[in-house]
This record gives sequence, structure tokens and C-alpha cells, in this order.
Amino acid sequence: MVEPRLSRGLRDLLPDAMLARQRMIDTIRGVYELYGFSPLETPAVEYLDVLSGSAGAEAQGQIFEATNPEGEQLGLRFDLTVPLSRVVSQYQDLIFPFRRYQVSPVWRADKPEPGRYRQFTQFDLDSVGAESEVADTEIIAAMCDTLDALDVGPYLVRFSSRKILNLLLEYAEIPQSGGPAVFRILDKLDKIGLGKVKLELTSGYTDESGAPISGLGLSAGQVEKIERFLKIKADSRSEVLELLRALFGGVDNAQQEIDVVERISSHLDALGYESNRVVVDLGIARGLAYYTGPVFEAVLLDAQQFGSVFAGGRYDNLVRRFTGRSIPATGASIGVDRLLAALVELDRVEQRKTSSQVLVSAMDPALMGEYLQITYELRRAGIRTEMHVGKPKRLGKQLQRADRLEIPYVVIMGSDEAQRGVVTVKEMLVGRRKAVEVRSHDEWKAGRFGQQEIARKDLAKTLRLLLDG
RNA sequence: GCUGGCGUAGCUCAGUCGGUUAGAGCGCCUGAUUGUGGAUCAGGAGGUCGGAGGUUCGAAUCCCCCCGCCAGUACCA
Repeated sequence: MVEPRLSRGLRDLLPDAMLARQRMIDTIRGVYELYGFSPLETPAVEYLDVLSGSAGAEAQGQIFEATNPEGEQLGLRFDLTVPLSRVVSQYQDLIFPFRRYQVSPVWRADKPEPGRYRQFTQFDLDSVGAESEVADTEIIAAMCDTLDALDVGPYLVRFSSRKILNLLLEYAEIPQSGGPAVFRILDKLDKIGLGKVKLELTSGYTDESGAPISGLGLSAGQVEKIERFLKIKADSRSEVLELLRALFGGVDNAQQEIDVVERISSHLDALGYESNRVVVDLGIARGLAYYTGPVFEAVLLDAQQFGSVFAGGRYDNLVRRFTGRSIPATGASIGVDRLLAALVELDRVEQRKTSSQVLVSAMDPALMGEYLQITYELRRAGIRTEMHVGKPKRLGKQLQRADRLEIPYVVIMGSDEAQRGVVTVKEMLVGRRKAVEVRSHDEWKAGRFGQQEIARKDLAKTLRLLLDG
């Protein structure tokens, strides 16, 4: 015997999880198609060198490796952006800008943690070949429209630009090569607070568990400049940008880079995406390794512990390793599993165990054909219907199934109903509500809760009304 | 990766000075009720005590190694 089991970090998505998830994916797809993006699918497995070159040394350990029968080294994709850059490099006769969406699982050999799995699904939206910040604007607007369509409650999209962070390095007189280390610390601002960020930028400290955190060794003057940058806050995007212009007054090229962000902001203003949901937040850093321009991320304000559920940015250099030249690209990615987990936590998704709306029960073997007729009549009327497919046995078992699967209606027809040309429709919820007050089983059985008899010919019409009502 | 805690039935757990046949609650199955899902009652199934090795007349219990899970911490293109 083999023990049925999954390797760590992997999980099954049972029907109740899948129903909510598929509804979510359908909603997102609807918004992306409204924007005129087109679908793309790529294989889960790629050549290892196609995957690994872009990611830097630390990514290597996170790739699940595989081989094919020819003995070639392959790996499972760890994001959808690298396969996209392969595709746009490989099919140069695509019509650019290539605007695509893709929803697919990706694999990372990380240590699994709550809400974090080794296989998870991303839903990406990207424009490849568009240099203009209009493309970035569209991505941010699509993020808002998607979150609205998903009815996630209050959220905030924050954006900034990787180039502004590079200007910060210049302003604080930190060599560009020190950028990643500095940004990684700034990225923790929300989590650990300004005090610890400053310590980590300078001398380091020892945390509560006694673990030493080493510092970067920046000078007090440098840290003060960084702090001044981080403290830029204002009610509107344009005020933030004005303060930034003032702070970076003496930095070369600063005004042009700020102009880019300003143009995105004013496009968003013109479209009605205002500072109540899209803000310029200079503290956001994002993944950093391949972003070259604007970066964005969205958080749900009532579920901030889930972090950013939707994030992205501009990455103009990613295809260079395939083609030798840069193609501008910008996009964003939804962590489908993380966002769904947040919505479940917020009780903002309907959780069902089946899509069935009606169960047609079967009691009398002689009426099997009739049960099938009823079932298909309902299906052809667009009502999601299942029929009792086992032996026609105890009605109680069949009602129990409807109860457990939360199927709202059961159609009951025995020989007496059949003779009279009627069927019984039972609304399960009524009995479920009554159950708390009913004491004796006889009373429960005799109650026939939520049942009504209707003419056989009116069945589909009646159920349609009940379901729509 | 590091530190600590924990692994006993589908789930939550009890059971260690080593001692007969490893228990409970919930859940599941069957019946009371072959036309009524809740409740109740009766009966039943379900265990390599995480795995391998060791000590012992005897190990769920003690020792060693490994694996897994949980919490914190680090990392996360």
C-alpha cells in the first residue's frame, strides 16, 4: 500500500476552494479582457538556463529542477514574467505592443509557511513594447478596476518609481551598487518601523530573540537624508511630488524622473483614480531585481497582514538576455491564492461546496425515466441540476446529501405525485432554520418543511422564479 | 537556514516512576425510520502510537539518528 500524501508545500484545492477561486479568476479575466488584453499560455517546464539566468544567484535554489528523457536540464517556472520575455523574444513577429494576460501556477522551492505554498497561482497582466507611461497608467487603473470588480472592500494602490530610489542613492551619496541592500531595508519600514530601519542602515542591533542584525554602516548624515525622504507625506499625489522636487532640487536628472511619475498621476486624476485609492508612496521598493521604472502594489486595508496582493512595475531590460536589446515592458501580478485567502478572512467570498442548485431525488425505480426527464428539462432551462445517481433508496440519504452540499432545492416525486401530475419542491433552508426548535423526530418528519406541490409542467418555471427571487 | 516546541483513530486530544488486549469526545457507517436532511437511542468500522535502530523479560513511555508539523527569526528575483 502507498500512503496517499503530498510533498510539503503542496496542497489540493477541493471543490469548495475551487468554486470561489474560479469565480475570482473569471472576474479578473473579465476586467483584463475589457482592457483588450489577450490570453497566453506557456508550459510549466522550461529549460533551466532560460529560467535561471535572469534571476540572480539567490533564485537558483528556489527553482524546482527536472529533466526530460533526453537528459536535458529543465525547471518549473517560478513566475510568469520570465516565460513572457522568452515568448516575446522567440516570436518577434508578434504585434507589439504585446498586451497579454496569463493565469497559471508557478513553483518556488521556498520553505512553506502559513498561506505560502510551493505551488501557487499568479494572474499576470503585462504590456510589452510600450515605452510610454500611459502603459503604466493602464496597469494601475486595471488594478483598481479589478479590485473593485472583486468587491474587496477598501484598498490602496501605492506607487513610486525605482528611478526615484536611485535618485535617493545619489542624494544620500550612496554608490548605486549599494542600492539593493538599502532598498531591502527600506522595504521593511512598515514591518519594523523607522527606528530599527535607521539602526539597520548604520550600526545594526540585536533583536528580541537575541539574533544579531548587522548594519550597513551608513553615516549619520546619509541616514538623515534617507529619513527626510521617507518622511515625505501629503494628502495628495501632487503634493508628495512637489515636496520630492524640493528635496531633490540639487540632484541631476531628478526633475525629469519626477515628471514621469507626475504624468502617471495626472492621467490617473483625469480618469477618476484619485488619492483616496491610489497614492504616491516613496517607501515602496518591490522586488527590485528587474524593475527599472514605476513600481506599484496594492494592499487591502482591512487585511494588511496579507501584504501586497497585487503588485508590479516596469522592467525594460528583461528581454535583453534573450535578444541583446531592451524592449520596454510593464505589468502587474495578482497572487491569486493570497488574495483569495485575504477575502476568505474578510468573509467577502461566497463559499459553496457544489454549484448544484437542484437535486432531483429518486425513490421509485419505475420512475427512473421520469426523473431523468425532469433533470434534463431543468438543465435545458439553465438550472444547475444533479440527479440522485445511485440506487433509488432512502429519501433521507438523498436529503442528507443536499443538506451537506448545501444544495438549495430538492425535487421529490413518488408514485402518488406522479399519478396526480405534480411534483414536490423542497427548499432546504426552511428546514435548516426550523431544526433548532423541533424536538421530536416525528414532528421533524411530519413538518415537511419548506415543501410545496406544483404542477409537473410548471416545474422549471417555478424553480427559475425561486432561484431568481 | 537558525532557535524552540510538538508528532497517539478522519479531527481534537488523554495515556510516561516502562507492565495484560492503547482510550475518550467529535466525525463516519448501519439500524430504530425501505417518503424526509436536524435531534435522540442502539450497534459498528477505523491505529505500523511519525520512521529506522538501540536498552529491556517487556517500550506509545527511556536513549540515538532521521522525517514531518507548529511558533519565532532570516531570506524571498
